[in-house]
Amino acid sequence: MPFHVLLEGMGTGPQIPAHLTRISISLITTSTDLTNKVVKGKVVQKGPLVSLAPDNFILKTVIQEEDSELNASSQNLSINVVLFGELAKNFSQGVNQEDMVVAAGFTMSKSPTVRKDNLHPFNLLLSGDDACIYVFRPKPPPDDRSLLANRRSSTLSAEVSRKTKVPKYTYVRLGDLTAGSVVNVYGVVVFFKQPFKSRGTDSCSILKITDQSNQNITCSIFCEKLEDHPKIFQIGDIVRMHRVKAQFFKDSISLVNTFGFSVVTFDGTVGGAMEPRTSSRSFHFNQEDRQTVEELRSWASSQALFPTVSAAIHLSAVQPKSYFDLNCQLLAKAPIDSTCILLRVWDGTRCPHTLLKVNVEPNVTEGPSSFSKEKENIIANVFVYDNHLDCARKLKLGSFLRIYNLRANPGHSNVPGLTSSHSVDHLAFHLHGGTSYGRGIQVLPEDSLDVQELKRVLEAFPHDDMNEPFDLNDSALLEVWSTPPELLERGDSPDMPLMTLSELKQCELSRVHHVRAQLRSYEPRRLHQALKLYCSKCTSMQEIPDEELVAGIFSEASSDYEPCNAPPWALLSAFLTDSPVSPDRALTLLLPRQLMSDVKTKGLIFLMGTTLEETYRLAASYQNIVPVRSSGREITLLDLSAPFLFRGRKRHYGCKQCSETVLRDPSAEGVKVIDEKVVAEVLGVQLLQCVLLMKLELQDATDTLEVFLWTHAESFFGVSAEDAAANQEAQNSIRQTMESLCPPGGSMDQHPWLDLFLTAYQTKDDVGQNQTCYQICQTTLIKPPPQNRTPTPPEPPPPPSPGSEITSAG
DNA sequence: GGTTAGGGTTTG
Repeated sequence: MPFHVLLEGMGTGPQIPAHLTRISISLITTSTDLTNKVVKGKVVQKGPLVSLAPDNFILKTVIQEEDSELNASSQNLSINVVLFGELAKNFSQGVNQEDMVVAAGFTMSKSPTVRKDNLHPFNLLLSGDDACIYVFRPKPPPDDRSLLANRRSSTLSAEVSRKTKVPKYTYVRLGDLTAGSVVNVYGVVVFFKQPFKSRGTDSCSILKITDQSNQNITCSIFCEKLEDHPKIFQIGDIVRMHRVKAQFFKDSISLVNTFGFSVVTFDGTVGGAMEPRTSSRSFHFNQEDRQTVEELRSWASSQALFPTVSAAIHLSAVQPKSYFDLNCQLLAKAPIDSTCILLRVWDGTRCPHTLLKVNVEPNVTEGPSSFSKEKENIIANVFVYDNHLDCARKLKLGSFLRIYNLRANPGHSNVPGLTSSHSVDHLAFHLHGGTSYGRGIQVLPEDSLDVQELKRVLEAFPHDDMNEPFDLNDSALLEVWSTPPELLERGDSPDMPLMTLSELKQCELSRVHHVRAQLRSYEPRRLHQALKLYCSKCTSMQEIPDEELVAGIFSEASSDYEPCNAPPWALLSAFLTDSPVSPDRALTLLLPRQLMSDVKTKGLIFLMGTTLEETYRLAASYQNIVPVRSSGREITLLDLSAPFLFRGRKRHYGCKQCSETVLRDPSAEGVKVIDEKVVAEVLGVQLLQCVLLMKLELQDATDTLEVFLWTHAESFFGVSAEDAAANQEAQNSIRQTMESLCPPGGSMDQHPWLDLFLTAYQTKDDVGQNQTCYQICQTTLIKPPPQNRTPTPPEPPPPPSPGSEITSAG
């Protein structure tokens, strides 16, 4: 196991092996011997778990060394740690910000982000069997074993807890309940019902719990608000309830909540994360509680209390006539009649039985009224009846659900809304009325394991029109990129009529259309991934080369030095560096004679023998730097994966395919101003243009639509791609724009409505099939939308108003 | 300061 939790001050449990010795993070250099070394630090930043492929993850975190006696200096105490695979997953689940961790079995790499984040110049990499993380859990303070825990962080300082009056809770075993007493209990859930409306004022949850005393106790929980009910997702979950009253009913003891009731739920998996599920703003949770949960987990796992196979299955395993639970994503919904609503869901797997097709009027469907043929084949139609309608109506499109006790019904049944006859083995799914067998629907939290698994499977499905914004499909973008730009003509007039997204999809191509829509999601979420290099000659698009790759080209070129001759038009000036890394390296300046007079402000130098880092630093002092290398006594440009020109903070790249480089005098032929175009032309470089490329998902009342933002991206944002590549302010401006159009974590109500012009055009996919693509054009952000505005969606869309926040530049 | 429900498949 590469992941251990250590309890501070506890003599039992996993320990850090004695042969490992700790070194200070500040002492890590390339020459450090890492054998049997560990580092220790506090988690000061914890990145998200990123899925690279099914069962392959990556996670980045920053740890900071705190104890000063070990630090050789106060420099470089914070370091990026990159975790891979299972370890990344365990870390994501088991470690919180502020936790103290020890890392062992790591390797090092140069940090490509050192200039940006100012952290340690190296990264620690943790992958493979040798990699290991130990997490320290603080021991409770001796004078008060109770800690006040906040929802997100598991501990608070002892000082705070001393100031706060903390009640001490005692818990009664389920075998020791006496009628009439108000108690606190722990239990493992062996049965539960979703909250349903009672005849009184509240909703009612029914659960049955058990513990080591082997009593099964039925609990009735009445709460007005749904969020105050126990958040139970599956049998085996562990609940802790405060202030429940024991009473006799039908010869046995049962529990009912009483005044001051609160409940916290934990996952029941042995070794699972201790993430509490509760609506309480603060609750008490100490070491004893942790231990109680662990004990219940391990006791339950030894008891065969419930079926070993979960009731939740994938669509691919559904048997006709069976009842099952389904984890799925909601794609669309439509009311059928006063007792029934249709939910269209998928889990990314294909049911072996043909699924029933349902025809519903497009204008009553919420979400897309149809999907690609391939996607339609794996979408399940779920009919939801009676008491579940309330819940179904509130569900948001795109949310992840668990539907309990779904029935797979073969055949036709006289379902309203069906327009044609269906053969008997077509499966439809019914969530029948009533609450028997826990029937109901629950929205799964985004961070749950079930949702993580669903997302992995759904990401693997070929990208269609409604995937979540995780699956940046670069090859799809590339295809579009290769579309000749002349297909994208300008529109005729800015006051053309508005149309809905679903009308747009029926329209002829190569015209400009005017729509009003909200931005539902966009890709890529990281701005640097939206920056690409475009060759106007061969119309290819490429990624901006990786920092480490470029550094490698520089270091290879400088280590490969051989004496060479200066061309007649230049002066060669070589000297030895005093760099501590490689003190005897020759650093060579090649100065074009005609540009020497004012080389710093308007001139150009050729530079040989520098590292990438040194080139950056020199670029601050020289207007134009062209890195060169020696090659068989000749001087040549570097490989074109590296920038061929540094101009201040900007770097310029050339197209490998279209360039025929040659070293020539840039000052020839009376050139007055030296810029990247002049230099590229003289050196035979086909200049690559820095561009922005994003994929946006628009939504209106009728449909959703994916559109690209590229040739008009710069005018849309009012920021040049080149600036976005070179300076932080430009990047911030784009980020703020996107966040105002698509507020992170906000509901769709908070997304402003946008007036946009779109062009439609065709391109070919992998197999030569025509596909229609859309692109935003002629649209400019005219003022930054204020935060937290909640415009009402127009339905049908009204004509464009001068007050709209985004409008056409016309 | 406390009614509601008190598990055990719709009938589409």
